[in-house]
Amino acid sequence: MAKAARRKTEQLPEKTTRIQEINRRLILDAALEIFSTYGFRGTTIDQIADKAGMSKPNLLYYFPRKQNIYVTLLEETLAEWLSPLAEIDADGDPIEQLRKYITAKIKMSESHPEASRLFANEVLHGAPAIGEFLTKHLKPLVEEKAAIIRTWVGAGKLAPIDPFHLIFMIWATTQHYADFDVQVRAIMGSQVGRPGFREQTAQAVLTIILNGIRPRS
Amino acid sequence: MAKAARRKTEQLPEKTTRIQEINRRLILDAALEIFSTYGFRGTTIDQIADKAGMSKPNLLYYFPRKQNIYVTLLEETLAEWLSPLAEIDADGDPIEQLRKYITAKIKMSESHPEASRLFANEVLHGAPAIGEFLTKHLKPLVEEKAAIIRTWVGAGKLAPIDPFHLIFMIWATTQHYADFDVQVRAIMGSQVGRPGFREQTAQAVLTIILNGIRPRS
DNA sequence: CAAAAACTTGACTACTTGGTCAAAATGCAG
DNA sequence: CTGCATTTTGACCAAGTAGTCAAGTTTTTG
Repeated sequence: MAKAARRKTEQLPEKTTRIQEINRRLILDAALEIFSTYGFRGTTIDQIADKAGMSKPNLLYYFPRKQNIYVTLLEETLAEWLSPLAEIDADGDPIEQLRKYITAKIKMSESHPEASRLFANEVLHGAPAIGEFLTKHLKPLVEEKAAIIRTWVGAGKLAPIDPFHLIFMIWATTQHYADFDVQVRAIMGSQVGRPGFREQTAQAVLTIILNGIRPRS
Repeated sequence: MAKAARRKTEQLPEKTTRIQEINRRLILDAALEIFSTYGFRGTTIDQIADKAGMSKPNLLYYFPRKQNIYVTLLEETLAEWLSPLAEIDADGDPIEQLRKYITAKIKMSESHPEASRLFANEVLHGAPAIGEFLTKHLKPLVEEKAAIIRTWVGAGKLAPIDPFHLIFMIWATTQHYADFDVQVRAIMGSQVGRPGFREQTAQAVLTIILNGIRPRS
């Protein structure tokens, strides 16, 4: 995973054709499901090819290496995953901004749990494929938002809390429901599937965190 | 992982000898480090044998299947991992009890991050090896403690929060520092290694959660 | 200290799996 | 509708890996 091998000399045609677009999508969709369930090593190209409804060599025509699929998937996911954080607005009301952020993250955890798991798995294993992304893109973004939170704290609009830890706490709690889904289900049983569950979760998380950071008068 | 194969007929001697004790420990210690880093599929028996300083067939003399090592490790870990939860005392002061629990969990996350990661990886992949444990042992324990928290809420000693979600939030936040260590490091940099970091983390987590669940007068 | 039990390992097998290749099938521009 | 480019695949290969085995070495025990 660390060293990128580039053996193949053949290249896909310059212009992306209609068929390419369709098949790449088929492959990536199939791969997301499998990678997020079994991890990088636990996934075989055959599995992905099967799910995508094509032969293995055909799949390798579009993505010459297994790694390529995996990295493409992570890249595709990450941008979307981070966008709600980018939207935190220094000029908005602190509690309102954070409520919006937390709500958005819980929604994403429910609608794209595979993406969350793919990412969790990658980081859990030491982020061999996206380590660079973390320091080059995630870190500055978080620092920017941490600075905003710090001014809010300074202005007495939030209780005196460390912004990094607050952000980690939001990530941890919201993604928990996607990443540890099996555990949540094992404990809460049928409740998890029920209609209002997401709202109930959001309610609980928001209550605790927002009360936890509201300034004590 | 789903189907347990039992091919080997030979058995280890009934009585555990001194050498057995030493070597099983060596193997399990080596395996924890490797499994927690690379996952089940990503780990090879050779790697473990290497790290344990013995030949592969020798390792297989003690654990006839790779699975056996993995499952033993999970079992060993789980009991210890859950013990702080079991200690929550219905007759104690709610805030104090939860403070103690959270503190214990953060301490464990720092001292045994590999155990946390091993478990996280297993659950993330659908808990194929310990699914049964979750419903048979974890669920009742959590239900018991949830009932306690519920009486505390009923008595007005805590804000009206759902006990399950509170417990999940504690798990999520505390384990985050072990499971997502790479990410935490990428963002916070050198601070993570520094002496007081655990205390700072505990402080931040405790502040938010405990304020978040304290009853509003 | 000798025999039995426990432990250790080099060499091997069977199987999985990422990736190759050459040839066939299909799509498409003129 | 023809010829070139693109797409598809069966058959294959090499590497890696879980697990076996039989023969050796060490430890324990009577």
